Amino acid sequence: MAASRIGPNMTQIAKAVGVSSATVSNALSGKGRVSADLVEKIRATAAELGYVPSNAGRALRTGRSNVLGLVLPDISNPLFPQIAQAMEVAASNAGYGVLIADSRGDVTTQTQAIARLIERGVDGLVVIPRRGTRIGSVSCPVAMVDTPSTPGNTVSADHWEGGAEITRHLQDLGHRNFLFVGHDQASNVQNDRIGGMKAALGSDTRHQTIWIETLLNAQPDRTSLGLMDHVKSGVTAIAAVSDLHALRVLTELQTAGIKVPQQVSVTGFDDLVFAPVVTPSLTTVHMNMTQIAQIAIAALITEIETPRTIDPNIEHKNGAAVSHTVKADTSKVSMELMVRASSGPAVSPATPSPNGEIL
Amino acid sequence: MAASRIGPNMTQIAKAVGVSSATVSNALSGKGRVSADLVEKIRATAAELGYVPSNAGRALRTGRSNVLGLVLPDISNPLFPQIAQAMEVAASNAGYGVLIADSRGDVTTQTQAIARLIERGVDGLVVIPRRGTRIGSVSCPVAMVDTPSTPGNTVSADHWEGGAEITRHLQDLGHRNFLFVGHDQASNVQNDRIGGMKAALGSDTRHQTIWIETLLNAQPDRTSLGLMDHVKSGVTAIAAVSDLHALRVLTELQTAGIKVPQQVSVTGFDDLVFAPVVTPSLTTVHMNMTQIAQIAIAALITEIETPRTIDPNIEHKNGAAVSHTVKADTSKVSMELMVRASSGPAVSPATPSPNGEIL
DNA sequence: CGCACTTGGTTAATCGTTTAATCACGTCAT
DNA sequence: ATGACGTGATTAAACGATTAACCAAGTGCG
Repeated sequence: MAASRIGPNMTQIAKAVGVSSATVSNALSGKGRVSADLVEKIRATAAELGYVPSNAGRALRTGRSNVLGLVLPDISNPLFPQIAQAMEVAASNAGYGVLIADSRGDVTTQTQAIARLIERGVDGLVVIPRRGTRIGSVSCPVAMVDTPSTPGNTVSADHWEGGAEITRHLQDLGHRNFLFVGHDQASNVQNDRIGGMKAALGSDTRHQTIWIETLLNAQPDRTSLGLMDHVKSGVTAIAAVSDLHALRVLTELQTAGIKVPQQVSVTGFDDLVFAPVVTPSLTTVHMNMTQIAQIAIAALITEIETPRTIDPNIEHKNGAAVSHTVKADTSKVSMELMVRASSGPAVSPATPSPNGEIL
Repeated sequence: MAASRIGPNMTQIAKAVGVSSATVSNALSGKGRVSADLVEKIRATAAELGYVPSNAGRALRTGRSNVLGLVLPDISNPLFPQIAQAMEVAASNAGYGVLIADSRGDVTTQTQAIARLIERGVDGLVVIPRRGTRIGSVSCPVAMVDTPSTPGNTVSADHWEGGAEITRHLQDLGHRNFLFVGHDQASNVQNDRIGGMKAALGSDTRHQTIWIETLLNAQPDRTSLGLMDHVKSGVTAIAAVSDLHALRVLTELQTAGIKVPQQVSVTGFDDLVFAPVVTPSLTTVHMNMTQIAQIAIAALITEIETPRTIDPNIEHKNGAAVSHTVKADTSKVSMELMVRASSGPAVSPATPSPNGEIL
């Protein structure tokens, strides 16, 4: 608390104004009964002296740290910047700080990281789960941000509907033969996205799905996804569950001489930073992280700041409360389709266009 | 401090063992004089009762929060996940937590974010500066992680040498006509990288440099970087200051029908998550963030934990100490060249190869 | 006029940890 | 034997903010 060692405390303000420190506290917090002009005078001298409240003192007395923990299991997630920023903004607007914890995807490290956050006295946890994440018994409220189909999910983008929008868009362009590209078959998010894609398909369409991880497990040293085979068999639209995989698809097709979108349309998900600047710019689905963060943080803080006498929802084990995830009014935030240059009208698979005819 | 409300405190341990709370404190911290067997007994009962120390109580008494602030001005930085993870690991190994602050690239928001961190009582700050970042007067030590040529830099990768490695690699492959692609001419990091690239060039080479931001300012709605003109004029190697821009270059060339690396080699910087999975996989330069983070955090913590009576390096202004950046023993961490598929032997520019001849 | 009530403020205890000051008690040297 | 000293533990005072309990004085009303 370097700042506090230097700056003045309430007692000094009290002395300067000529009142008790309790009155200063009441005036600044607006809680007790203090006359208006005295409040004014206290505020003024506090500002003049450059008073900054000591978080430690307040935390000790109130039992709350005004800090939330952000748990990111999969650090390599390219969405992390967006998530972290949105959470930090939402939290700091509500007067909370954000302590980060991540653990190279490892589950035990993960548990330790959460324990560290708890020991640091966070008032709540925002958890972005990935495969295998299990939140054990923690003694503070938890907001889970994943996908609506995840049990205990607090809020998230509507991945299912986002997937549906993608295939509707592609069908409107005339596409009838789809290839869906996923990475990890165990991921709830990816399953929701592909589920939505499939659900919006008309009856006159064909589709296949490939999972990159499965392919890699079978042949660990492969670099190609074997997309050409699918293109030759008539696929005209390839929809990936992430921009990262869409990029992989795009570059593989381009290297093989396939024109995008003239011969094959490619779409992604997440609107990552590179999506608008690659050639052709990537049609994708954007998630409103700001809104998701606001909802998650709001739900969490409501739970934190609601005075609890005895909460029947919390089971006690060894005297400590076990994990309880909070729920929000809105749990689905709609995603926004970003139509760019990588998706275009379907060509008839029967009459493949000569190379570069259109461009 | 949800955890502390539930769990036992030192007084309860003291009561259980039959000693004073001061003895418990001494036993657990190993500081005072306590007999060995008593230490053992206290440790045991503390563990048995599930004691976890209250950070608030400790912070209040010691004046230190054991929390560091991580300041990321440019949140869209795709390197952020790596940075955040490395910092968190290094900090938590040293017993510190990491509080994040970012500010949509805005300088005033940035200042507020730093102020919030200070008010939360962080013991130190790690700052990753970007254009325009100025650290005003802060009352705690600051570690600056940018590039060696930045004044006040604490530690960073050796961007200059990384750039040199790139051009040496390309020259070894026979390239003699280079195009360097930067984004922001005001960036120290980018200037160092391009500076290193140029410095390693032999006298028999030609090179030009383009800046994306400058191009965009001139024609805000342009999508192409006009690379074809350069290729036609004989450029065989295009080196970008970031994988993001290398990706832009790569896809633009591919769309135009240029084969990479058969006709033109492309290199990036940073080894971002997509670098290994695009086709062709991207030759780039990897920075050892883990090591950088360790050095930065170590320097910061040394400064924090060194007892200071009067520090002559700190000037005082209005009673508050002004910013003082710490310095580390090692300030340059070497970068590692990652040779992948996007760079290959140069073809003679005089005899352009027919499309697709090689592949 | 006196009682209840409101307003505006103070006192003092409290959160949990650390640490300087102190103390009790053997031991050792003189 | 006694003063000096080392050892092992205790006491009590902080750190800074919050808040329940209390009090003084003014106001309204029967």
